[in-house]
Amino acid sequence: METLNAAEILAALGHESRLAIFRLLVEAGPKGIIASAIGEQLSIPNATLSFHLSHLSRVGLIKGERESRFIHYSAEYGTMDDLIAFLTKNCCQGKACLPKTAACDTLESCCSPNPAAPE
Amino acid sequence: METLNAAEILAALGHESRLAIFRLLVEAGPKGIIASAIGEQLSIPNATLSFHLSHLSRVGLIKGERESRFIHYSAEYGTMDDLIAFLTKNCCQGKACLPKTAACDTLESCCSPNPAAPE
DNA sequence: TCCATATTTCCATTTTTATGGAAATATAAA
DNA sequence: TTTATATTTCCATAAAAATGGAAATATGGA
Repeated sequence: METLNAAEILAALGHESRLAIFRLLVEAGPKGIIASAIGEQLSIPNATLSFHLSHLSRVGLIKGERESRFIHYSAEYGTMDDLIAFLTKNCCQGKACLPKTAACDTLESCCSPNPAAPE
Repeated sequence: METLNAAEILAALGHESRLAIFRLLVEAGPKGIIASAIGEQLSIPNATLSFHLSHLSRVGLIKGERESRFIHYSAEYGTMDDLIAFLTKNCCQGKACLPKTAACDTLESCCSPNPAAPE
């Protein structure tokens, strides 16, 4: 993942509504959920929702698949994985930065009361 | 880290110049580097640089410490760590998403030729 | 004190992004 | 067909973010 692309993905996630949408889709799992359900859950009007969905699609964080009248949106885990890998590799310079995530083999253990300070 | 705050941090990194600044500071290590050096390296005019530095400072990704006439900026690794932990926990829902980062005990092994596909 | 350098603030301007009603398109069912 | 629902595009407007010259501030040295 090149830096410019990374910035685009970060910017896409750097908006409250879009981050909420993405999290909702992650929660929904691989099947995804239909657009209107997202709009209902998050109280976002049609046009605005469409704008954000296409933004997230454009950078590869989600994808939509039509099924009859509905479009099922789902998270593209691979892109998020790439992003996390990019941040881990390029923004921590190989040391010190990862006390919490390093212990993250089981995700439940992650981010829990673990006030171990870095460096 | 709450969601709103996460969005702010992501947005701060979601700009080519600021991402470049942050990476430069990570590379520079804990001592950091002075503002003017950043501006030179990245060819960013004073006023614009100051704008981005204060943006990054505001969200806690970097900090600046005055030393005589100079201000040394350095990366706040803890914030990046929190962000990675947030993404890992909240944006991968406990499975599947982390083939690359999971293997990331030594950072060098991370992001390398490892085309193992997720899900 | 006076000068030189580092950095920030001020401010006007430009550019980009976000918002949402209304109309258009897609699909399916009656 | 006609009608109903899902979603998008169109478009005008509003809001937010970025840019950078010039002036102001901070600090230290001559």
